[in-house]
Amino acid sequence: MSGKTSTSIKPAAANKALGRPVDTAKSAIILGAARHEFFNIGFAQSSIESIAARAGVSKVTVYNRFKSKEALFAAAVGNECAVMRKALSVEATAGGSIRERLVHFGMEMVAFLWRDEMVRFERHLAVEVEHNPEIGLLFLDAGPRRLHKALSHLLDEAVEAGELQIDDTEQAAEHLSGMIKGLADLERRFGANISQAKIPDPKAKKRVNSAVDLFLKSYSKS
Amino acid sequence: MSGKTSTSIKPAAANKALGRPVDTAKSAIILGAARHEFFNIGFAQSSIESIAARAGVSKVTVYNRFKSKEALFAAAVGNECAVMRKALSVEATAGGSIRERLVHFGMEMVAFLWRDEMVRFERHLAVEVEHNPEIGLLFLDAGPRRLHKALSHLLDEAVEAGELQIDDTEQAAEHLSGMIKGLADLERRFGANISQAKIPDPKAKKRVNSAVDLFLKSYSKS
DNA sequence: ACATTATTGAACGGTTCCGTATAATAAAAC
DNA sequence: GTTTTATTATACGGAACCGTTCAATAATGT
Repeated sequence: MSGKTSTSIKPAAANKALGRPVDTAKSAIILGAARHEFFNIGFAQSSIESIAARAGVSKVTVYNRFKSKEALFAAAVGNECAVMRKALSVEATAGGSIRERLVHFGMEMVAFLWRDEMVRFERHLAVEVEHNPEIGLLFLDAGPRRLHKALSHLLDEAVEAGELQIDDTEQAAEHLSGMIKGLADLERRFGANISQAKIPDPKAKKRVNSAVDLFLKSYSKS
Repeated sequence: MSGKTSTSIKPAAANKALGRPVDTAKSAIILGAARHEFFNIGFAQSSIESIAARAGVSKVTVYNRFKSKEALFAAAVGNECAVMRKALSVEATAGGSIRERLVHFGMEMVAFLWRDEMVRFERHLAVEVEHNPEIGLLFLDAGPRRLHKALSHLLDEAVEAGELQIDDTEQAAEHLSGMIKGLADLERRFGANISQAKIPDPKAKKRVNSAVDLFLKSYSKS
């Protein structure tokens, strides 16, 4: 789905470069502006002209790169998911006891999910999933499912190292992440003033710790 | 005009009834139509005229009852929250062992939250919360917070009856409900084909049971 | 110089929709 | 009947915005 046009800045091939070259940087700028508009005020409220203005580009250029408003939205979602994948790739947290590792993982998870942009992204994405199911799967694969796999893997290693005793690590991972999110997830999505909230929220530490406590009470090797 | 016939007949007060009386039934019908439009296709995509047509009412009548489109939306949310409050009022589940009661509660919760209408309601509401925070609190108070209080209360009684041993029942309630929702919550909101999904989903029983298992393993009276 | 492609700015047709206004009609009390 | 209010159908002003078109300009090649 990516570049039908040659994306090379330098005339590497040197054989086919006729006329004014495409400014490849503009696509990324447009996507950035689109992200800002789409995930702050929503798809319907966003206008292509406003996005183009924010990107410092003509509206025609936007339509030149992206087929339609919907295509631009899908591209913006894909881009955001790519960013998410990168951000979630640094989740090693190899040091310390199993308890320390789990708490660390939990706090990282909360810090990542509770950000303004993530909350808004989730909100506006969920609505559009209704008449474009693919973007929902895009998000699931880039975010929640990856996180779940990562935590399951962490638990697998701990089991292998004899630190934990778990039959079904995927189920256990779901237990832990579910407890960590808890009610706070809903409060964040429907509560007032997400911009003013501290990230992570004051109760996050207590919530994560108590979740890990309960988790270890059941899954520690006796 | 409509062949619906007048629904109001009795001049109850009999002292102040000048001119054609207001058809009080229409407000509820309008709200029903508004709910359908708003929570199926979203606020921006809904048009007052379409809502009026669905309700079998003139557009002017809609504006006669509700100040603006936003006011109508807020009223629809309020109405839906009232319905939710009623639906969540029958949560006795007094019989059986503590394990049976918790599983029952969990399955009821899943069945209630996983419905199509609820998922769509949540989606479209979350978006509008961004520039109307009050409706978010309306929902939180009618739904999640009520459910949380109910579960906490259930736990309190179990503790009092000597069935469980819990320091912080509110924290414990958050643990349990969090585990019950688990990943499935995200899968439902961002996954494909919510209309085709079975309610409760096939894995719900297993998820609820394993959550209650883990919960009881830690909180049972030794 | 020239040819070729990218980009811009402005304008246009078409659509949708909010909120209001107006004239006509319906349903009650007197 | 008359009076009074609710409701309808229709139309309108105004705004927003999508996607396209066109002429003019910019940036690269030969």
